[in-house]
Amino acid sequence: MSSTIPFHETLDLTLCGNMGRVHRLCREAVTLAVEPLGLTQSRWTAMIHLHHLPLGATQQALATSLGIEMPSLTRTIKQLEQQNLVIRQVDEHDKRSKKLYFTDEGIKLLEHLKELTSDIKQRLYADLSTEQLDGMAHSLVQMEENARRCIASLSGDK
Amino acid sequence: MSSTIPFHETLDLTLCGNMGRVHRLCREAVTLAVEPLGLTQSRWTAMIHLHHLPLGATQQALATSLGIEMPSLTRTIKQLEQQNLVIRQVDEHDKRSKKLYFTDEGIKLLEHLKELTSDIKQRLYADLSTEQLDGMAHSLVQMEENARRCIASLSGDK
DNA sequence: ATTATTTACTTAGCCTGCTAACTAATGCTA
DNA sequence: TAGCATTAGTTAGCAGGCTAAGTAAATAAT
Repeated sequence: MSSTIPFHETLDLTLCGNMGRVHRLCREAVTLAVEPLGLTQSRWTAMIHLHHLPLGATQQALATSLGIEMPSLTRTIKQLEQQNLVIRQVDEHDKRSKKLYFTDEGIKLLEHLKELTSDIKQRLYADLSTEQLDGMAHSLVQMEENARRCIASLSGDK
Repeated sequence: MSSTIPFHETLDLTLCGNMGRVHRLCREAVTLAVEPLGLTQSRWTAMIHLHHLPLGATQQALATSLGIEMPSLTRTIKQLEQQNLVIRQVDEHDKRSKKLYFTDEGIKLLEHLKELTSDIKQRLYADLSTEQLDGMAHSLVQMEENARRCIASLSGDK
C-alpha cells in the first residue's frame, strides 16, 4: 500500500499541492455543514479560534492563532461585527489594540456551531488512526519550520 | 514528543487550518526561489504539471492533474500564453478541447525552473523521513476521500 | 434525423489569502 | 523631553481558489 505513491513524487512538490486541495475540500465540507448559520469559511474559523482564546483577546492574538496576517483578519472581523456576533473594544491600557468579545447572539451561534461541526469532524478524520493524525500534525510543524527558514533566507533577512 | 500536540486539538479542525498555512508557506518559498523567472505560484505549478503530462494534454487533463477547477486554470493558461510559454491549439478530433504545448521559450524556462526548484525541494522536506512523507501522502489521500464524501452527502447529490 | 444531454472551455464575479502604505499609540534613546 | 522605531489596526488592491451561467461541439435518446 505504501508503495502506491512513490517517494519521488511527493518530492516533486505535489505533496504541497495536495495539502492545498485537501484544505480546500475540508473547509468546504465544514462550510456546507454549518450552512444554516450563514457563515463563510473565514468567519466560522475565526469564531472557533476566538472561542479557544482567553476572554478579550486582541485581533493580533486571534490573527496569530489563525496563522493569518492582520489585514486578512480585519475584513473577517468587520463582517462578524456587522452580523452582530462579536464586538471590538479599544483596550484602555493600550489604545492601539482592540479586544474582541462575543455578543449574546455570538455565544448562541457558537453553540450551534459546535453542534453542527461535531459530526463532520468525525467524518473528516474517519479511517485515520491517532498515530496517523499525530504524525501528520508533527510533519506539518516540521514543514512549516522548514518553509519559514527557506523564506527567511530567500527574502534577504539574513 | 508525540504528546506535545494533543489529539483532541487536531480533532478541532486546526489540522485543517495548519494544512492551509503550510501550503501557503511552501508555495511562497518556491515562488521566491524561482523569482528570477517572473512566475507566480499558479504559473510555475501549471508549468511543472504540464511537463509531467503526455504531450498535447488538454486543459481539462491539466486541471485534473492540478486538482483545480477549469475556470481557475483558464486564467493561468491565458497568462502563460501571454508570456509566450505555452500555446493552445484546438484539437481537430474534438473541437471543444484545446491541446497545450510548450513554446521553445517555455521549454527553456522549464529547464531553469527545474534547476531552481531542486534545492528548495530538499530544504522543504528536510528532517522528514521517507516514512513520514509517505504517511502524510497517504493520510492526505484518505482525508480527501472523506471530505469528498462529506461534500457529496451534504450538497444533495445522493 | 431531430432533439436533449453532456462536455470543454470561457467570462463574470465572489471569497480569502497576501503585501504595501497609512495612522495612531507606545516605547526607547539621546 | 524630543525624536525615532515599533506595534496594532486599517485601507487599497493583487493572486488564485471557487460557483454560476453562457457558448459551441459531441454524444445519446427518441
